[in-house]
Amino acid sequence: MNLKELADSLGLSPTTVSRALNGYPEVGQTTRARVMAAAEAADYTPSARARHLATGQSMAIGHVIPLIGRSEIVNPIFADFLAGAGEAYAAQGYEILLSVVGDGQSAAAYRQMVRRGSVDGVMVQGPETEDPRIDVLKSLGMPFVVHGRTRTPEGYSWLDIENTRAFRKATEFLLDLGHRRIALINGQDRFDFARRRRDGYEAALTDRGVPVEGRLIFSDVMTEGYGFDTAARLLDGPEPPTAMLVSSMISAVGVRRAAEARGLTLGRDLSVICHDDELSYLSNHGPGLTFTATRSSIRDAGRRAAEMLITLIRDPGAAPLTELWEVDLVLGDTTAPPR
Amino acid sequence: MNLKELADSLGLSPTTVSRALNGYPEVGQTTRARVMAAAEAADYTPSARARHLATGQSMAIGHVIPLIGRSEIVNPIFADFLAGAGEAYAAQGYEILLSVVGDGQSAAAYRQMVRRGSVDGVMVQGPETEDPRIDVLKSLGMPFVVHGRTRTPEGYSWLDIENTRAFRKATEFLLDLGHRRIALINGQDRFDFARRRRDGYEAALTDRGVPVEGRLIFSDVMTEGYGFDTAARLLDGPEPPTAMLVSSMISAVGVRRAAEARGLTLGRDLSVICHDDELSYLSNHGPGLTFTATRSSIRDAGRRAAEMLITLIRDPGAAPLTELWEVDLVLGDTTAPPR
DNA sequence: TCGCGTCTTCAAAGCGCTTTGACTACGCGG
DNA sequence: CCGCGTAGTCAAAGCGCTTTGAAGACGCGA
Repeated sequence: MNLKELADSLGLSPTTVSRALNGYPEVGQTTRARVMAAAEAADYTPSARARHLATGQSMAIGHVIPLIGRSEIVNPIFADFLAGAGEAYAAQGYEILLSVVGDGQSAAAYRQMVRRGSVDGVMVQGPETEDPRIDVLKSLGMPFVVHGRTRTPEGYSWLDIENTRAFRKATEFLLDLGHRRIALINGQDRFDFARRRRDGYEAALTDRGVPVEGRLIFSDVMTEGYGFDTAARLLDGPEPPTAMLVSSMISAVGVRRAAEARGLTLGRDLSVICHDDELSYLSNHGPGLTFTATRSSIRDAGRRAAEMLITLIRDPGAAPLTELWEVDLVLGDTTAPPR
Repeated sequence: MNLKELADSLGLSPTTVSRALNGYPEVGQTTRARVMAAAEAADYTPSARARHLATGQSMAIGHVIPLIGRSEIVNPIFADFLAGAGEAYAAQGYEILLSVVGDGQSAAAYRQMVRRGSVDGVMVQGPETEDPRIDVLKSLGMPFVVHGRTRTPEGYSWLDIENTRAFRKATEFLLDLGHRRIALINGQDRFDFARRRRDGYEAALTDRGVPVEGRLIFSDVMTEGYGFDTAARLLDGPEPPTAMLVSSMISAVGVRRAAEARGLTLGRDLSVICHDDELSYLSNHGPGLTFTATRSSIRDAGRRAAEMLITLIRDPGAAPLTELWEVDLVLGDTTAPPR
């Protein structure tokens, strides 16, 4: 059943039926009611394909998930970010067009989506310090929002958290407890958030006159295994740190595994602070042992970034929107003065 | 730049240009080369919207991610499944159209995608024992593949793993080690995979004459916290189990946390076997303490299910495709005879 | 020279909507 | 009775591709 057939069956023109269904005011009350009823009865649904061509809109937002590194790891925070964004999109009738591509191919993936006209806007995740995707998208003139920032965050819209301040605060907290050998188990250097977190960590140490030791700083893809391996190496080596600052709760789980395998208890023999994205299946609330953590919901970020993007799509001439969120430092059971 | 303009600039008809670009044989060598060069030079990309309308295809596959329960949890295995499927889709020029919806609304979401013609096929994840989505999709006549099965897996295509046999084998292994009080920390009952795993667990116990104890069987959303809470309760209660069978590695991490908080070491004071989906950020390989696990890659499943779906799309009259994968029981460090 | 098959190319008709511009009917004030 | 504003409806023209059916150009054998 298409629009023309529905119109014929009603003895009306496609124009009138289209307008009736889309809520245009120039249709009479009675006619509108008749049309609605007939559409309902015939179980009519307009073809999205035809509508897209006619309106010039796609009612879809492009997301690209890059597979990180040689082992093609999926960043687990993408799922929760997508869930948050998906909610906001759904509320406005937008769908998500998802592309999964190898590391380094995402600029091309965005470009293709945009050139083909498959999307009305685009979401960028995991920006690097200098990110080619941003220039590509600017030049394509497509609305986009970046979750995170680059080194020079001007001329585009973004939503980010206070990474530097959060990690500075966390480091200061450990220093206040008396720790002097604090390791940083960070994400990959190329990502802007990792750089900012490291900046915060180093600034706190330097301010207190504690030397920044290269041997205590690590950066890699934030898997559980990375946390385990790194902590294991540190704890088995000379002058092990008394505290660790971990950029992801998943890696912090690995840190805990390494510590406990050595008979060490977190919050007594070793202090750990991690960043908690509030991933839905990895809760750090409630009873039981919880990590002391810098906390910011990735899902809320997804929801808000999506709202910002829709605003931009609706008002293409608008100036860039930016939001910088404060991050809480939440006390858990994994921090204490050094023994 | 659209097709007509490109054709005009070449002094050719849109027909010829379209055919040249799409590789039809009735275009001359020279003409094709000219067209290709001009398209390249003009940076021409055909409009996906127009192409979809003209061809009647959408070159997209529908995925729906349901938010589970009141707390709207995102099943973490979806990300890895999507990554695998995305690879296979990309290889054939398909995109993913993703919808995130509340629990129980996914049938409607699929229905809408299909009726609108936004997708050429649909992937179903997390089937329940009786799943309404399957009847809806059958009646809509849209190709679909289910990751998992229902109680009566006839008349549709699916890819599943040997859940029953895997959990039977795992239970038998624990029985062989001498365990008699084995807890099952399972996923939500309504999901078919959970039912089949429980069947395997109960069959193994019954075969050996070990009574099935309701107090040792749990089912809920498989978060880390669920593993922690359940294990904590069991270990603090009377006659604690000496072994636990956990349906997800994420919950198993919670089990470990509860055990170690009580000074118990896995593989010595408590045996644990979990199901390992080989989530990319939660590796259970390599050096360090690994879980004894029933293992099957969710990413491979995604890739294969996607291939099956594309086959069905290409050959709509085909009989349903089904695949049932064997599951390995991999020895780790978390199992030993009871103390 | 004619007829026919082969190789290229093209005009035109969709695909199923939305939207512009025009047209009809009606009521009302002048 | 006429003109005009307004409400309601419609025909037709897109949107930018693909695809059908036809036709022109060419070479070859008869």
